Amino acid sequence: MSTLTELRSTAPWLVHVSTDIVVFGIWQDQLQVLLRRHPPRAGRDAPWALPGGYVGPVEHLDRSAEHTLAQQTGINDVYIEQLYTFGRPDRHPASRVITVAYFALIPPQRVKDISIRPTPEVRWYPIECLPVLYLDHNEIIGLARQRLIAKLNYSTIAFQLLATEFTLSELQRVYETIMNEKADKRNFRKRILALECVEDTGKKFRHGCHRPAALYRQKSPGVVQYIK
Amino acid sequence: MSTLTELRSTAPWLVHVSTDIVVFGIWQDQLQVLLRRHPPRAGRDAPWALPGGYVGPVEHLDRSAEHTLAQQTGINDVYIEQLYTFGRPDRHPASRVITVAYFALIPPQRVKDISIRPTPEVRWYPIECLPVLYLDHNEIIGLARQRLIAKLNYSTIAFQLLATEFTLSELQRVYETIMNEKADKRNFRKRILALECVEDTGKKFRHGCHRPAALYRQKSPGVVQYIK
DNA sequence: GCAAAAGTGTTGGAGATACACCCATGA
DNA sequence: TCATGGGTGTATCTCCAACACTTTTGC
Repeated sequence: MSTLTELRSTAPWLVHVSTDIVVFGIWQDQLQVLLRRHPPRAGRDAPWALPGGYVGPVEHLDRSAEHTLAQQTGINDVYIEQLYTFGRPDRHPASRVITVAYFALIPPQRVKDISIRPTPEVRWYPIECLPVLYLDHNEIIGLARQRLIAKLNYSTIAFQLLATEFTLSELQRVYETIMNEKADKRNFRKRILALECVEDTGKKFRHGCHRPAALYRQKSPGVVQYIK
Repeated sequence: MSTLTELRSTAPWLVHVSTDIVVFGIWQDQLQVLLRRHPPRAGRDAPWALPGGYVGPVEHLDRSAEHTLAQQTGINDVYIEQLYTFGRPDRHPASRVITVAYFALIPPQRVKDISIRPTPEVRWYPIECLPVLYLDHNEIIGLARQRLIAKLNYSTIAFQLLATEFTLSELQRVYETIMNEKADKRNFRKRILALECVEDTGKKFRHGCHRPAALYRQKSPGVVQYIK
């Protein structure tokens, strides 16, 4: 048995644990990821990174992710779920840092708030044009994207990327943007309505010089259910 | 901003990180979980727990899980994947311990090896009759079981619970045992053969006073592929 | 010959796909 | 009146579920 094994089994080593959050939003028909400078206030030489920070001593992991997100980006009270834990021993140059990655989904209004007033510290990047990020954050985003695509097909997670009231065309654009392929309008609407998880609000959404669209809402707002 | 927040964001707190492994095997047509006494050699008063231990200072999380499993149970070189990270601040009474849970699947011969020679330290329990376990280990097993059931339906993970050569009836029993429902023999075989991931070895398996069964093998042994 | 598991096809229904035109509005 | 996106139905196909009898072997 190796010395390393002995160490591992007998000594409870202490390590740093962080959470990093992949925040997705849709803006201008592109899937966007929210990035921040790391470290903050280091200016243009600092690499872009995922929002994230160390887990506090008596803080639940989920709370840490939510709290860090709120603190660094002002975003709170959104859909967030644990993604995967990354623990390559050499992933951080200075010390052993294991990170529990999360992903979050943001409705358009809040995407817009940041998008129209980007700061030098925090901004959206289209997922297709990400810069080289801090540590393994590109890898984390890749996995989050895979998970998001998978969940579109077996859950009602897409509603988390829309306002509480939305048109079916907006919903379809969410699917098309993430899956990166066009869907048939009639079949798409049939499929969504067959889920019986949305209802017509009776309201109309006027948007341009064409027929206004019916506004729908989730029957159980905020609930992500598994389908099929 | 709370004091807690200040602490979290400014001080990289050190915590203990462990891995715990939910080992599944099928034995006597029951889904079984491998448990060990915690702490070892503490006798009958010690609670049963998942195999698991602290992550070493320069050890990859995945390696830690594999290594711990080998050390505590003698099992190595099996299918293992990361499940979820549990981080309630009060989950461990003595100190802050975050655990990265894994699950592993074991072929029947190796289940048998342990099953016919259980020790006071390590043994299988049918998932339907688990004792109350150490910390949140019952919860971890519950999640692992959910994941296993889900993956049966969109991947070829079931083969990991069989020897390299197996009969289609054995495969069907794996599905039935885990899903806890009977399947139609003809439909099951059609479905598996349609995947085109198994091939007839030409060999027969004689087992009782009845017609011998054809032995199949995976076309890509050991590979778990996603289907549908 | 009998008990026990292996092996094998067909049919009907549900759900998915393909496909094209009219509607309501603002300019 | 025209440009723009909203809204609708049908025919076909594919996949899944239901279902029962013959085969091969050991005893």
